[in-house]
Amino acid sequence: MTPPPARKSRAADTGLTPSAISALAGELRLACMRISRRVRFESTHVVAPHQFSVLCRLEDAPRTPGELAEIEKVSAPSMTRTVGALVERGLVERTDDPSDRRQVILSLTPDAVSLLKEIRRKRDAWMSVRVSHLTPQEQEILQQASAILTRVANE
Amino acid sequence: MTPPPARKSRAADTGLTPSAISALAGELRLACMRISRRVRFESTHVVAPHQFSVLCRLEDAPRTPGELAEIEKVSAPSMTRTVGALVERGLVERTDDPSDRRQVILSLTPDAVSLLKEIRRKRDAWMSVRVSHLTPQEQEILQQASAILTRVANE
DNA sequence: TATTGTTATACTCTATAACTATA
DNA sequence: TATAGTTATAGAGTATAACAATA
Repeated sequence: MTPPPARKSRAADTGLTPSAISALAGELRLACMRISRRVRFESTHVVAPHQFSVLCRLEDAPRTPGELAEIEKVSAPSMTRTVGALVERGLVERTDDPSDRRQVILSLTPDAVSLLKEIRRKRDAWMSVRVSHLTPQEQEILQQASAILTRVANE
Repeated sequence: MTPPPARKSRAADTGLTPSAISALAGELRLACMRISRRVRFESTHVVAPHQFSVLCRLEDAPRTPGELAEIEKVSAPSMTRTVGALVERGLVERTDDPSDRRQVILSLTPDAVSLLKEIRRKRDAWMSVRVSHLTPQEQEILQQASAILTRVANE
């Protein structure tokens, strides 16, 4: 869903001063990066970051090695290796493309699906514990902020 | 305008339901990780992530290789190598510890100090642009949220 | 001939084990 | 003998270049 555009910068009237915006941006960025880092550290390291990323891409839709390499901004040989490791671990499946036999279709195995679910559960758990320890007022603020941050992250 | 995202009304002193907390935590975590990723991609890759991390530690205070290895959770030989590269690039300086000649004190050079400043400036710029495009009301919410998130990230 | 994917080779970051020098 | 740091060697991930199969 596309929420009403908040693209107009009418900050000149009632918003923050440029230096206040700069300070806020710096603080927010740092907080996000620290939380991100903590979450990554907490959650189990059953798959390496680059492998996890590839699994997430394949969760959206089956893809070819070439597509994955482009999306992940790595070379084709590198993706060949990464995919090879995932296939060996039984997390990714290779299928020949019947329409173009040069291509290979990669998809997740059921094991990978449940592994992703489990990793996300652990990551959310870390955050959940911390959110639950906040006051109702703070939770209220974060709920409003969450929608804004999500929009910022995706734009 | 504050987009009212189907938010359940709650009793003032009870806070969110467990499932609402879980949903909020998941959304917040994801937003933070995406923003973190975007920021890292945007900012120049003049130093590798592990090198940047070490430089930040040394910014707080001069340290020994052993301390750095423990803080960064890498092996001592690995830290020797990382530090070696930084010394070669003129970003870190070695000094013998006069009280215990087995130890080495590592500290930042002036070049490193200005490099860190420049990297942060670029990272903040990415976030600043996005914050400045929000409405004053949204900026207000983020300002309150920022303090809470910072506390969560550091606890 | 162009494209998809793999193999060949090299470089970097990481780790464990062995070594040097101080304490 | 124990500790701080380095070197030796090996295991992954990444890259570029060369190759095989298919279009």
